[in-house]
Amino acid sequence: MVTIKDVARHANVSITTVSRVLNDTEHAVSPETKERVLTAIQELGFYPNAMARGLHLNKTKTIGLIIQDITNPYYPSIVRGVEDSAQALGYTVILANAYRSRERTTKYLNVFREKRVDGIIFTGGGVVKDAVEEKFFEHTHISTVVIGKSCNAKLPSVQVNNVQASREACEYLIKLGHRKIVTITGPADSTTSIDRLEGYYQALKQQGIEPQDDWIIQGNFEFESGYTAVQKFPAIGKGEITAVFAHNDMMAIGAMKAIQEKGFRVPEDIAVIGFDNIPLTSFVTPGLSTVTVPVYDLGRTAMKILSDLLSGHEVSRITTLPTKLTLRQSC
Amino acid sequence: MVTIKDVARHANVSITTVSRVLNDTEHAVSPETKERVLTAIQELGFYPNAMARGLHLNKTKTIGLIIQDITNPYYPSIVRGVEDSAQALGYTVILANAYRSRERTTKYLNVFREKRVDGIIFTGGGVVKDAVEEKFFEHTHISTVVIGKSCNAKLPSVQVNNVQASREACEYLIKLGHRKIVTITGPADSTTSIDRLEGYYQALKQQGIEPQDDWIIQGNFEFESGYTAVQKFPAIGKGEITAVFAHNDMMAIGAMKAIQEKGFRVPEDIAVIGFDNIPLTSFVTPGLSTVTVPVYDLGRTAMKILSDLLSGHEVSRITTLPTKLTLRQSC
DNA sequence: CTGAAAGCGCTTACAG
DNA sequence: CTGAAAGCGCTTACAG
Repeated sequence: MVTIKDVARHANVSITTVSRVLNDTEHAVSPETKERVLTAIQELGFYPNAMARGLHLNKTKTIGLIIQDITNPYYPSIVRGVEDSAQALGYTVILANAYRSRERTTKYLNVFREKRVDGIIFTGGGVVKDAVEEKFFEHTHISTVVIGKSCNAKLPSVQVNNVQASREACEYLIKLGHRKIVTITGPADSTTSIDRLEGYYQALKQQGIEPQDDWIIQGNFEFESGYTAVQKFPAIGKGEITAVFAHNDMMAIGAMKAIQEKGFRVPEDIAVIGFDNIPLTSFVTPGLSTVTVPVYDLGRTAMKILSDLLSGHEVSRITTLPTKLTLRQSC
Repeated sequence: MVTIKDVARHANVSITTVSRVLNDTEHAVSPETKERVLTAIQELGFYPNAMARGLHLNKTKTIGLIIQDITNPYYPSIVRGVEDSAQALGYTVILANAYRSRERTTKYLNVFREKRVDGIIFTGGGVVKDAVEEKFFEHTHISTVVIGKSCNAKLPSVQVNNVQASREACEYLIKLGHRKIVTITGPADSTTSIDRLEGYYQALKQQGIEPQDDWIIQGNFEFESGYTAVQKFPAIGKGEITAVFAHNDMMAIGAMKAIQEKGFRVPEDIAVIGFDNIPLTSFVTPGLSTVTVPVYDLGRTAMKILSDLLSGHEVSRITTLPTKLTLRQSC
């Protein structure tokens, strides 16, 4: 590998001077010298060693991104948002799939420390009292931005208002005339699902509807759980339940499939609404109505905030991005 | 940040000794000393600086992964395969979305050089005569593995046999009794699509079917192009064409939608088969029959080969992974 | 405008 | 078994 020394020798200057033209500092360099150095760099094909540079400057221009699973259709847009923004701001991103595993999260967090990433973006860990990460983020001083609800009160976060969005979705169902609405939740410890359930309660109660216990069915955010939730629910098909509100799209799509297999029509017999607006929603039949979460912007904004943080700017504790109802054919 | 010096002072040894226990070298260290150092590391919360380490060892344990667009459903599994494997092998991965842009590719390649990644995995650049990358990979000495067809004869690659897989898919259609089969291709310069077209030709000719010129419709791998391909094709619906073979799933799904909108049934009136087996295929109605490309394994294997390469092992120039026909309801 | 030298935090050959 | 010192490839305060 060609080093700054080689360039210096080739251009007949000191490495100090090479470094100066490399970094385009204020420190003046005569035009001729600069020219000479530049051509030397060209001719030798010199690319400065970022490690040597980082060692001195104490920064890597690299950030760590922790997501849970890239094959979950919710994440690709987040990753794209983060990466696009990072690229524009001069950062590079290390991707980490944590698979909701505490062990893997810890492992990656440690790798991030050793690699001295400038900052971390953390998403999908919105699980109540997750001690490991909390401890990490308290003891370490790596700037971190959370996408979603932050488990740690001190970390800035970018999120949507799940309670409100969920309430609006359910209000819409009620406005359509539905009064017996089943909801399929995520895992019990998902803060996201807890909020979405709260919105469901608010909407029903506000309209004087008392939700029955068995209208709340626990799922786990996967297709399968939406499918079985409907399959095992006797009231669906007896004309009692007329609508299903799933806490994410995958479960909503699973529910639609089960409904159709039971011989009912969506939305005529049973209306369905989901949450997130993953790409899949527009390809299923009927198209799934859902709450659009601005995932790309969530990623983009998180990176922007992280960058501000790293530049020493003031940053708001919570940034809330708007959701909107996207209506297709399922309700 | 606590450094090796702090640990050394705290444990009352030299940094040499700390380094030794850190790296668990052969060089003997007395058990008591080792113990003392270990507790010092614990107590101080020391994480060795990977940059300092890398500067000396001349390796980063980091690899660069170039894909085209993470929101394209083909990529998440590849990325997951690469990352899982990287993690297991002690590597960290920098993700780069190149968006098929030459400029962005070059930019990232240069970042990779400056960061001194140990290796690169390159995918989705299977475009005929792509000079930039070729030049890069010839002039630089960064080990690189290509997923898909390699534009550079010297780079090891992991791929599937698109010609054969495509031929098998078409033979299957023919076996079902279809003789007039339309194919929707990718962009004209896509090596992948060129191979899949070749397989199509081989299957038809082998059965004595002379493909008509207008049976080959150019698409661009996007949903939309599959949709319009069918929409604008007059023969579909006149009972002439009975099957469609799309060069990827997104186009197949677009085609199905257009067929259904024209009032025909899949597969009764027109059979459809796709390629790749992206997750979407099992959620559309009818489920899409397709050629399964082992994307996760493609990623995993590429990383394994890269790792072998970096360890100085011999590595085969081309690794071909098997595809298989996955039949659902669309044909 | 230019350069010699110290230092960033490690590893390792060398000496003892 | 232990440590002093050189060196990895940069940046920057200091001197001229």
